[in-house]
Amino acid sequence: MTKSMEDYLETVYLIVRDNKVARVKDVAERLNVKKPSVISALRELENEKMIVHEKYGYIELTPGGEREGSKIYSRHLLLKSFLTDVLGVPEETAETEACSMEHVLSRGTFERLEQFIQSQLGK
Amino acid sequence: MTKSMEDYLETVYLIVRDNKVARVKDVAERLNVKKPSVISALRELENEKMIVHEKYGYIELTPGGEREGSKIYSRHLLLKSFLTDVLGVPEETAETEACSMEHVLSRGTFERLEQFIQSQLGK
DNA sequence: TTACATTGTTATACAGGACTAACCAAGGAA
DNA sequence: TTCCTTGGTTAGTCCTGTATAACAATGTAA
Repeated sequence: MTKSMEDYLETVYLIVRDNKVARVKDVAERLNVKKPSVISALRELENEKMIVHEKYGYIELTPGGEREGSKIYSRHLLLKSFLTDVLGVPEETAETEACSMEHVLSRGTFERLEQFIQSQLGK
Repeated sequence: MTKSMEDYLETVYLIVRDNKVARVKDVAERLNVKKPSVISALRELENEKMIVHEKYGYIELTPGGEREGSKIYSRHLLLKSFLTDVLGVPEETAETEACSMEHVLSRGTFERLEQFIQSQLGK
């Protein structure tokens, strides 16, 4: 899974969470890309068994896609919390920077960061 | 400047610092890419007035390239220090993760991170 | 139930960044 | 001076991720 595919999956995950169903158009708007880009991304995610998308139908997450999406999103939240709550970075900046970082850190680093944030905020 | 170009510039900066002169081959080895990839990157960096590279000659940094390279590298060091000294991430992991992150954070975030690391380590 | 607006899809093109294959310069050993 | 090795370059290809243009399906208002 590339960074880009992770972004698409995360976005589908969030839209499904908020709206029950996700459509091509919603994903395109959230990610600021055009619909054909979404279509080709969805095709890949379907190959990876992360989503189910029947022609002209809604986009649904498989159990695996649900798990993966929530994992990516939780990393996003963790990074954002570090940026805002620990460093004091403004909300909006934190949002975009968390987006960029969420794909590049290892599992181990996330775990350490999680511990660290807890110890910091618990002070 | 794309992330990729930043990587090339940073690499040239480090090789020049260590070896006085940088060659295509050195850059290729450091970045684990092939020589033709380096050539086309150098062409772009030359367009951006970051380096001077005469055919079959050494690669040299312009004053602007020197400044930019050292800025990128200092961000790298800062992130690496955070990962190793604050989070306790192993050296090698920190190295690669710093590489990935160094291109995506804003100036403001780097400044906050710098302050934060100092306050942490000074405890 | 037709007509129009909205949404989804296909075909195609382009940019970035990498690669391989093949060829060109330059310099040292003989 | 010739030859061989090393390093540099060019040309062409591929993959990812995006876009535009054009077309197909769907649904809703009248």
